[in-house]
Amino acid sequence: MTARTRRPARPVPTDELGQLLFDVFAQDCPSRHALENVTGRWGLLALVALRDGTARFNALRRRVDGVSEKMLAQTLRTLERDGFIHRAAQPTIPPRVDYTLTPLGRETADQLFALIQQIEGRMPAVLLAQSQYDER
Amino acid sequence: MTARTRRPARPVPTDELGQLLFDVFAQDCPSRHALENVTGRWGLLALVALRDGTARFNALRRRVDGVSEKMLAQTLRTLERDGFIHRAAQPTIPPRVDYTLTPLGRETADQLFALIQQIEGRMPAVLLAQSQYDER
DNA sequence: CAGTATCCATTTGGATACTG
DNA sequence: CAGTATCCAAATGGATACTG
Repeated sequence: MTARTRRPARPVPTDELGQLLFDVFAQDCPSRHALENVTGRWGLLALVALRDGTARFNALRRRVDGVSEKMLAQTLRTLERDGFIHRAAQPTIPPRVDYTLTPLGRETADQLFALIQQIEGRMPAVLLAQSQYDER
Repeated sequence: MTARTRRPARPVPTDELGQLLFDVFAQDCPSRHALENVTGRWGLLALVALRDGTARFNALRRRVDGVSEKMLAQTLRTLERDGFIHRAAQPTIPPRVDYTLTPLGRETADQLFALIQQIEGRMPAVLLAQSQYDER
C-alpha cells in the first residue's frame, strides 16, 4: 500500500492528557480501518452470520451468498487479526476449522444486526425514494 | 456494471403470502445494496457527519477527511436517491447546496453512530489483538 | 461554491487450478 | 475440507482541468 499524499498526513491525534484519540473522521486513524473491516461488504455479513453460533468455512461460504473463497478467507483473517472472531483449526484429515465470535465480535455483530434490522424494516421507504428519484 | 454469473441469480424472494423479503444474505437483494451504500467507506462517515445538522458540500468534504470531490458527490447522490439525505440547492451565484438527514437518515445515522462509539471504545482491545496476531 | 469530465493508477474481486 | 496461488477483469478512487 502506498502512502496517500493528498494532505500532509496527520499524526495519530492525542488529547491534552496524551491519550490516544480514535477519531474515525481522521484519515489513517486506526478506528477507521477497524470500522471498515467490520462494515465492509463481507465482514459485516460474516460477523452477523456467526451470531447463530460456530460455523465452518464452507458453511459460512454458503450462508454469505456470493462471496468467493478468496474474499472469505481474506475477510476472516482480518477479523481474526482484529480480535472479532476466533479460529480453531483441528489438525485432522480432512481439516476442520471452526469460526466463532469473540465477546468483542458478539458486541459488534449485535450492533450490526440492529442496523440490518432497521434497514430491512425501512426498505419499502427506500424503494419508494428510489423510484421517486428516478422519475426525473 | 455487468451481471455476476457465479450462480443463477435468484429472483427477489417472496414468502408464502407473496410479500417481498429483504434478506441481506441473498445476493442482489435490494436491502444488501442499500446496506452497502450506508455502511460504505464514505456513506457511513457522511451520514454520521450530518447528525450535527445541515452541512454544505465543502464543509462535508473538510469533515470527512480524505474523501475526493468525485467520491463525495457520488456518495451523496446515492444516499439522496435512497432517501437518507435531502439535498437543497439554491439557484444563486455562487451556488449553495445544503444537505440534511431525512428522518430515515437520522435513524440510520444514529445506528451507525452507536456502532462507531462501540468500536472506538474497544480500540485498545483491537490494537492488542492485532499485535498479538502479528507476533507469529 | 458546487460540482462534472477525463484520465489513469491502484485495488478489489472472481475463475481456475492446485495442495495437505 | 479448507484453504493458497495465479492470473486477469472490473470497480474504485484520486489528480487535474473545467463550468455555470
